[in-house]
Amino acid sequence: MVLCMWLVFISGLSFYATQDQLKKLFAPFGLVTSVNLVVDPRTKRPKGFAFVSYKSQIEAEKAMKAMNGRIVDGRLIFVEPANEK
DNA sequence: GCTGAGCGG
Repeated sequence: MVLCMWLVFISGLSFYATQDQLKKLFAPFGLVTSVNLVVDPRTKRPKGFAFVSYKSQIEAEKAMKAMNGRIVDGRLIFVEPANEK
């Protein structure tokens, strides 16, 4: 995956979490190039998971170690490497 | 205001 940024998959999120909130949560660990909260296009409701991409792998790893298994917005979240399709 | 494993567009 040399052409894509380092994608991180975040699950277990509260349905009320926002992209801006995620950005603030993951910004301290590195340079966040994009934050994407996945929403169901039909129901317009959040699916409860998101993608965050960093500029380097080290930053992504720091974020994962720091945020995985942490309580965010009252929910336990899981942060792991994403499966780029 | 409601749900709860997963890998979007």
